[in-house]
Amino acid sequence: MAVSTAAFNEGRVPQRGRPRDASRDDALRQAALEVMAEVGYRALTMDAVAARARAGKATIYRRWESKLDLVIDTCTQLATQNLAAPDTGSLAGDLREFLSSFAAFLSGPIGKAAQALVGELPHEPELAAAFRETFLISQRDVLRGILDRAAERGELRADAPRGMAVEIAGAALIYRLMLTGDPLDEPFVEKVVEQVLLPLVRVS
Amino acid sequence: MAVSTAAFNEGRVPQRGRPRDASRDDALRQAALEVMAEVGYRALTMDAVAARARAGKATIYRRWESKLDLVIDTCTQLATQNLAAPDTGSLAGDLREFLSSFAAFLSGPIGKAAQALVGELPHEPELAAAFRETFLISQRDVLRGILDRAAERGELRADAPRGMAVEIAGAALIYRLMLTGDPLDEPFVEKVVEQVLLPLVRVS
Amino acid sequence: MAVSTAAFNEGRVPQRGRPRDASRDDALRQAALEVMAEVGYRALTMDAVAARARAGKATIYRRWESKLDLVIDTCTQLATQNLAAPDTGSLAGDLREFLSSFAAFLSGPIGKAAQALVGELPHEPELAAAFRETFLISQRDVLRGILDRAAERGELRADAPRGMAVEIAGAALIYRLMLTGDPLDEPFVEKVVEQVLLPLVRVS
Amino acid sequence: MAVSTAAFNEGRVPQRGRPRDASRDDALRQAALEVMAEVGYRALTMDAVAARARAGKATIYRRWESKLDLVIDTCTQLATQNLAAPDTGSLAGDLREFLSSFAAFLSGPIGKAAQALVGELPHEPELAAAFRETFLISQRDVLRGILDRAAERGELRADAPRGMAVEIAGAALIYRLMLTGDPLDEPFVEKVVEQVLLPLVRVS
DNA sequence: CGTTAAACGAGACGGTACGTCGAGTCTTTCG
DNA sequence: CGAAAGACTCGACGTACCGTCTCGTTTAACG
Repeated sequence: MAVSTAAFNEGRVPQRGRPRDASRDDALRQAALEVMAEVGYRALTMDAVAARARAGKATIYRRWESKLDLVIDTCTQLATQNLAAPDTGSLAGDLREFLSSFAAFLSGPIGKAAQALVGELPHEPELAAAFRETFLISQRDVLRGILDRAAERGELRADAPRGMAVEIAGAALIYRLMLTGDPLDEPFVEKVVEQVLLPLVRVS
Repeated sequence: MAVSTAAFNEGRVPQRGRPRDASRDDALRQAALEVMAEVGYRALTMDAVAARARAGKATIYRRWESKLDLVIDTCTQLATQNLAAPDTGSLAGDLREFLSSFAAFLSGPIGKAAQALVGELPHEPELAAAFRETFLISQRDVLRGILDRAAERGELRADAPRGMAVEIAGAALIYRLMLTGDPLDEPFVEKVVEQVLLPLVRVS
Repeated sequence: MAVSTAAFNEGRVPQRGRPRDASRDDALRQAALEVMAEVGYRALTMDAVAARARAGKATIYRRWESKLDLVIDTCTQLATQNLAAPDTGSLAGDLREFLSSFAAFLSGPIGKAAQALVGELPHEPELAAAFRETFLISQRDVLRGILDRAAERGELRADAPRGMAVEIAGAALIYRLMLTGDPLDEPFVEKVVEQVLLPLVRVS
Repeated sequence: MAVSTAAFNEGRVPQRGRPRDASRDDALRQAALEVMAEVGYRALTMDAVAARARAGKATIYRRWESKLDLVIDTCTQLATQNLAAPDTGSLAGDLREFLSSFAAFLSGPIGKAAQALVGELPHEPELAAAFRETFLISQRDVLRGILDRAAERGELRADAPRGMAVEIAGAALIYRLMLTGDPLDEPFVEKVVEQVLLPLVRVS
């Protein structure tokens, strides 16, 4: 399986020949992201990505196995840098801060790219796994942590359906992003937190 | 713009020449649905659809402008027959019944097809409009009706966020279907109704 | 086998329903000839012929089996009216007159049409037979008659190779028409008669 | 304009990218010749040629602009290797030898291919030029050379119509080949030489 | 510091599907 | 029933993109 340069170089101490140019990875990912943002996943062609990065197609295929692989990696790369766990000291504050930053993140090109991938999930198990790991699990874990810390502080009811709350939080954002197309703005996040999430789990 | 036979014939009173064979529409839609269920949207080819329906490709392109157009119409055709408004006499009953049938509907081939289309929405405004009309608005209206009737019966709090409840109901199902891949089964529907929707809007 | 109207009506005494409109034959042949002269045989389409004659394609196929059949018939129709045997009283005069009129005939649209058909002869036995009957045999017979009458008048050598003379006469014209593209004008005909044909067969 | 590899590579000293595989030219020409011999020009499809040569269609279109272009080039390639000027020391011998070998050449697949092209000449000036250069001029020049050498040896009459003799020689063969379909055998060549060409130009 | 081997840009390669068009057939309405 | 209209199946067209391959060139690490 092809892998991008960072993983490729790992543990390859005595390399002979010209080493891979790590800067091509970024150029290609950048090109892929731009093309995807412009024309979508389906209309993205490897030739277009190669041309935009002034690279040969072989240079792409040396690093990624397929269009899908390239796109996944491109998104993942960006996604994993954007999910910091907030700590404002209160459940409401943590939720607002995290969902706001997640909403902003999804509203950018990554969100569009993610949407473009959704249609491929049922027929691409590897993609599905990577996608869920990147876009779902990590976000879910942060939310779960927020709730757990709130529970320690005594902010949650004993029988609060934490799993459901996490799922609903993600669903609300994704649904807007991908299905209705309505904006993921501050008022919406506020309403989700106030009207749905807090009543769902909070004491009294 | 190409249109399928029903719309094409409308208002064409004294048609000259051989009329379009309306039965070809169904055969082609059926073939498209089968192929899509087997190989997914991306791998669906017009040649495959034509061959399965024993039709010429021109016959397809006479009715639909593109693969996307064909798939949209195929899904819409089936979708619009499946969203009956229940009336059990209670909010909980209505929600359970409707969400159960909607979940069953989405778990079939239509759900897969719908998912395949999501990735195309941002770059296909016409598709987006048709998709939302078919999959979102009609479902939203039924849910809205359920809540309104519950309100008349006095089952809802005065300040119940009905719009948000409707959105969350749809989001919960779609999120599972398309993103997490978890099953849309009865227990899940039950939990959504009991833990999320009813607390959100019901009195006391 | 489809046949054009004249042959079709023959022996159809008590015909039922609307009789075939014989004028459509001519209109279609005329259209075919025009289209062929404009774009050649290969680029001639049945739709174009039908459109030019303001006829339906079925009307064509009711009379001719195929594009080839239509074109053959069109040419034959015109060809059979143009090969009158001359009688000037002398071999030289007869040859000049006949070859001149044949050259003029070939220089018109029929010549172009005939050329268009040549490429089809090896793979279309029926066409080949019809073509030879129309364009070769009838012309050959007239030439043969001219030589025979000259022989009766004592203008030919006893051992004159009449068959070869006939073949050379046709070949000379056809070769120019179809291969070299040089003009089939009076000086050329004159040279063929004076320099080739007369020396070949004439006494002294 | 697309051109086959030899012409393409000429003057492309510092070629970028993978060079064209010249052996594909031959494979494709061979395939084209075979298909043409089997089914004729009209029924020859690019798909069939590509399949037989195990090539992609793009590989064909990269080298030749069209079916016609491919066929012309295929024939030209073969034609230019087959017209050696004989030198038996006598006019009769030279004529017999050359016309025999030319007749044999035309009786093979090239003759069929040439015939297939004749119908296209009026509407394809480039083809016409190439065709005449290959099939007419070169053959005409050889014949002209034979006559000129015979003249130097004093075998020709002073006023012998050499141009006409050359034309008649070509016409006699082509006419049989393409129009009458009669065989181009030795007896025929012999008769053309003895009965027509020699009397036309030889002394006494 | 020259050799060497892999990475690089470029683009040809065998394939597959595209959307269009023409051939010949079939099915309507109208006369 | 004939004729015009045009939808039908079938199959070839020429193009575009896929993922692979071969070129000539570049670039480090090795010797």
